[in-house]
Amino acid sequence: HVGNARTALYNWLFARRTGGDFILRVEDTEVERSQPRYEGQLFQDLRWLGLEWDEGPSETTDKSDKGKGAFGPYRQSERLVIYEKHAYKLLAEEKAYRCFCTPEELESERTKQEEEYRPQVYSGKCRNLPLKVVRKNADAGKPYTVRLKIGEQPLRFHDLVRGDVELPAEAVSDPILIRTGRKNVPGMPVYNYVVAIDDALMGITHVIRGDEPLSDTPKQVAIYEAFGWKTPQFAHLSTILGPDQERLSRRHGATSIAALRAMGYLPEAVVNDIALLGWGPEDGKAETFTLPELVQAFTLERVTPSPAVFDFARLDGLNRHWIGNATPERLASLAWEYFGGLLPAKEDASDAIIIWFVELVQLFVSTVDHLDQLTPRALFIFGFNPEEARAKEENSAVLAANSAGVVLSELANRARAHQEAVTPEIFRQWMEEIGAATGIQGEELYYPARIALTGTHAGPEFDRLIPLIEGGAALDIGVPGIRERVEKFVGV
RNA sequence: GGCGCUAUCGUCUAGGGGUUAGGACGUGAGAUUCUCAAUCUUAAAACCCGGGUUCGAUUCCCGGUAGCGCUACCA
Repeated sequence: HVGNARTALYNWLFARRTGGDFILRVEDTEVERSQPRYEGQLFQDLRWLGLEWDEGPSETTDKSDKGKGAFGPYRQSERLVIYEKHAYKLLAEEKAYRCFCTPEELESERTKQEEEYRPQVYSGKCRNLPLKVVRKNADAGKPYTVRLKIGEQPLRFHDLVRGDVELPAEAVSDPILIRTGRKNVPGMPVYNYVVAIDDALMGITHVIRGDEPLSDTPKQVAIYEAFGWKTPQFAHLSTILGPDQERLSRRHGATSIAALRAMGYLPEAVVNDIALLGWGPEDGKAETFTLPELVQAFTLERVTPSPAVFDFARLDGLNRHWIGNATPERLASLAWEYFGGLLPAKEDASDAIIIWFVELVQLFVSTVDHLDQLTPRALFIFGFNPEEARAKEENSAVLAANSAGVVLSELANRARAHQEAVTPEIFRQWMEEIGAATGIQGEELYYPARIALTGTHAGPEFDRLIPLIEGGAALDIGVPGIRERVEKFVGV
């Protein structure tokens, strides 16, 4: 969703600005939640936003392909051997130990701590188990986890967004590195552990991520220290919340990148919007940014630590701005999919239809926040039901006036007598004639005509609408022409 | 419960010991138009609370409150 997208964007911007590499690593150590299709969606979303990565996992089915970049493989599920090897190293150096406590034991330990209002921290029961006992347990095939020994010192690190963060050591359990394995099957390593290993091995200099792992970061730092590795720089981004101030989730509807795309938001608008969720430019005033402009302006120092509420209204505003900057051809091409059933498939469409549709999009695009709203706005071009139009409340009042009937019959007379396509000039002349002949002017004159032509009282100016209707009518795609519309409407 | 993070208009933010607290989105009004949209003009709208430091605090410090996170053999 947009929160993850923002994290990716900030990483990408930071890498581009500082001349670094943007690395895509797939963290799939939990089997149920990791499915190939999620991965494909992620790649697609990133590319749609324009965030190409410098290093990343293989996208082929070739098992020996380690992906793009020198530090592959980039899927954690393909790196298990590495994690295991490093765990053994820590074990051998006695910086980690085997913990034979069962989940039940740990659970009851925690319940007791809770009842006594004490911090829920692992007791360290297995921490200094005599070698003999360890060996005996291991020989007996007793399942175990591997835990890291946390020292007595407070754990601290510097965060580029939050400043210095410190956690007292007694508030931190010895973290589990490797989950319980089964006989001869090593357990799966835990996220907090693999992340530290990978970041170190892949030469990550800056870890820019959401703030959920903030409290876990000291544990990761402890892992670095256990290996004697230099810690990277950390930057923890604030959470993005939904309009109800709760963290973004499926509940908040269409906040996934794929959903925004499907609604017809432009990638540059989405990028612009999420860039501004938690970051502001130096002058505090500029609001519209392209990706290259963001690369120029972006610094981690200016990232806000406080959570931000995602607001569709602002995305809409930005989208309108970027729609205004997009070429009509591109907009038409993007909008095509929303006119399924009304237009032929894009591949089958003649040049004339394509050109006409570009006109249509240009005529209506200023009225929409996102491209999928184009369809309801422009639907009447493809015809409408006169009875329904007459019945509509806002129309019936207009049509009830005597003047409306006069205007309509005058208009129908002229339309019937006119065989060629109606041009804006001709139409304007008609309206002037009717006005002069009947003395009806302004709204009373134009409203009925507009309703007869479009079925509604609101819409684009006639000078542009008339050519679009007549142009469509000439195309044999089921668009009724001016005369047909008037006759049908008056005939009811 | 413990620990951590956060707190400026409705929303995103700028700012910072003395400011008319700035901008954008949204909202209201007006101009324009047959109408809608766009456009232009314009208005309303904010420093969470309490204490301390200080001549002065929205800004610094402490506490409270609220929101969020971590406290998992989730990521």
